[in-house]
Amino acid sequence: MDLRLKKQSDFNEVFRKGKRSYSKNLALIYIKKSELKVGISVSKKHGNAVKRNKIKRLIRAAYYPFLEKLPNYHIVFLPKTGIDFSYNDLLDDIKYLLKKEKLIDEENFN
RNA sequence: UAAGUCGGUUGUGUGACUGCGGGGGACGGUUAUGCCGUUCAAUGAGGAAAGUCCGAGCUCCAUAGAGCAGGGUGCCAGAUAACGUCUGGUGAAGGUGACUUUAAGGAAAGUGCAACAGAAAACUACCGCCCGAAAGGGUAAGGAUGAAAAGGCGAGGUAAGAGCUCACCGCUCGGUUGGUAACAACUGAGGCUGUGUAAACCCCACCUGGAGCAAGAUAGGGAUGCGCUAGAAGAUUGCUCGUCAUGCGCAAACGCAAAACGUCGCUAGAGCCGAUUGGUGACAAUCGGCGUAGAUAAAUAGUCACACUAGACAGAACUCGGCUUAUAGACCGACUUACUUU
RNA sequence: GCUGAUGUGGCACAGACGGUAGCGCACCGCCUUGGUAAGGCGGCGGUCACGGGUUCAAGUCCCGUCAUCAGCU
Repeated sequence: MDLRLKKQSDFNEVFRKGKRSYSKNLALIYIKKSELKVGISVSKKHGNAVKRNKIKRLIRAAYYPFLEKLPNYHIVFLPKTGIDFSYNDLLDDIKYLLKKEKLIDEENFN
């Protein structure tokens, strides 16, 4: 099952209609749909291709443990610019955001 | 030992666990050479993958031809599939030297431009010098300007001067020798005249159809309507000619289909590594070995441990050959100059 | 990925053929007004995106780099 959000039109819909939530390093945008799909959008302002790829990999690795517990939403992660990212910071941010928006039940954590 | 020149290699590594991409094996499910699931062991970014500046392959443009225009290259010889690349040489410039740099054809085919200053920027003559009573004539040594001023310097010569004459240097034309050639050396003649700019137009020689994998293929039938009809139409940079009649182009009910962000193209290629031989070298030939990413919102990550020099620049997107640009360091080889010692 | 175009004062733009970089708005000072705006006069402000080359001389010609903006599925 492919859980990646791919299509330009889907991204546009999420950006236009989605609910936004912010943490220190990340923005989370989501919209309720019939299936679960997760995408990442990294701006060109983050630097060259190597740096952008690195950020995408870190985010992907960080949300992966929660993937099976998420309900049916289209979700886009949007990292902020001007920050040095690390895996642990992103993990904390994602936990905080998912809890804050009640996308995951308390008892399902850990 | 110090300072320097040139060339080459490398571009964090190791282990454990959890993951990702594409392919393969085994097993299972299913009507299926397909699809799905489980599992196993292998495999998975660069020297520049970058910029897209050249050159090729490949694909399409009904034909792919000719001429002009346009564009490119520009010392000579070679290498190469090809090139604007590379190698070896020649000339010029720089450096004590190792060595480096070099878009380096033609200005006597023609045209243009050379601001300001200066008499004059190319058929020169203001001041000056000389002859002369003057009118006028002969001159270009000296002067000032400028980036550039009419071969340079010395001697003779003269009314004053001047290649007017002579020596040396430079230039032009010719000869001999060496070299495949660019060219070099030697030598003879001419007396000297035409400054610079061709990365200004241009001339000469050679090369050149256009677009690009977002190319293109996967399917091509079609009642009927409209347009075009040989100075028309065609996705083909422009113009002319040639070529295209089982006419062409556009729209299109209907019909076909698993379907168009899919599938193929998509990775074995002028391939890489090693040795030998030929060549100054680029490179070529022969022999042996290797099987080495193929994604499509796009795969290399996370955690822990250890090592050291504490990790720079940076991510394949059809594929090669170059060029250019970015780059922390580490290592190897050849050579030069200076000093010291033998 | 491929193909093009553009970079000139703070902002929008000129600058065919190489020869002292200009215009408008903005800004500053003065005049005008009781004061402001408008108007008038004067002035400031540029490594012509960056680095090389050709030329006596480059914003202009040639080569490379960087940035920005378009188009092609």
